[in-house]
Amino acid sequence: MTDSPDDALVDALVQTSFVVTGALTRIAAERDLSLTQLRMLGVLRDRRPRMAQLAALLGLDKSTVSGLVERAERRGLVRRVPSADDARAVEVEATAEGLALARAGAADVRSALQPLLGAVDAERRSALTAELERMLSGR
Amino acid sequence: MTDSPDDALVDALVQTSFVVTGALTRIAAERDLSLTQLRMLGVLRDRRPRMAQLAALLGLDKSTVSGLVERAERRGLVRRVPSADDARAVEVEATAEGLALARAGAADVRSALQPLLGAVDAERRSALTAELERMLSGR
DNA sequence: TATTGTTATACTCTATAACTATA
DNA sequence: TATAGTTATAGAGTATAACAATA
Repeated sequence: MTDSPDDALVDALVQTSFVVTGALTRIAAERDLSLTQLRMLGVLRDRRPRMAQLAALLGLDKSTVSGLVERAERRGLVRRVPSADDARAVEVEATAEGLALARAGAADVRSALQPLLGAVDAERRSALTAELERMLSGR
Repeated sequence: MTDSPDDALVDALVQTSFVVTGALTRIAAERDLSLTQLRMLGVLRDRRPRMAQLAALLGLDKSTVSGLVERAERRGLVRRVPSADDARAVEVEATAEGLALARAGAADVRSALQPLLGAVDAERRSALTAELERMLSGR
């Protein structure tokens, strides 16, 4: 329960998450977005989900997503499109401006994390990537 | 700007952060805490900072931390202690209950992330840990 | 004057419960 | 009846600006 080598890995994962999340939050704020709004735009880069699907993708309640979409729509970043298949359903898509913001944000993230990557030897980065991807796939 | 191997590492870091943050948020919620409150208790496990120091440690504005401490104090998790050195300053310390919650939360985090760790071969975990730690130190 | 912390204000994020419309 | 989405409500988290007390 106390000090196994695994605990060091857990600590490293948690600290890494705080650092990355902090960078993401700062980047979003620089473009007047919350982290949640930036995540939503990221999701909408290559999808046009219904409200319920978007909620599931973001891990949020549908009522929360109603508000999120409402505020983003008011800013012209997303658009609600009535579903052709189901008169109850609404699809959400990014506008051109929303897409541009999503792409700019993604570029910002890459440059913001570059210094961290720099600390790892180039030859080891691919191994690190593979290990993280293996971790993510096994859940 | 587009598809270097580094981008794959950035993506893996971001996805890892979302997964870890999601687990942390769920664990905190199970004990009726926000992620921020859990982080604060984590900080207070081995420190008794002033308000301004606590704000810096959490990366938040001092006014935000006033509210955070206020709500935690109302629940009996932390305590405000006037500084002996400076009559303007206030030190924040966890109560026994707050400490217990912090320890329980840390244990929950370890077990919640265990399945992720399991996806990485035991021999490689130490290398992964070392690389993440190197990344964190170089910022 | 500068620093420490609090308060007033305003907004976003979040979930729960109740609701409307459609299936 | 069940599902998709919205709305009302309530509370937490967050920053900015203005403030009081102390240094």
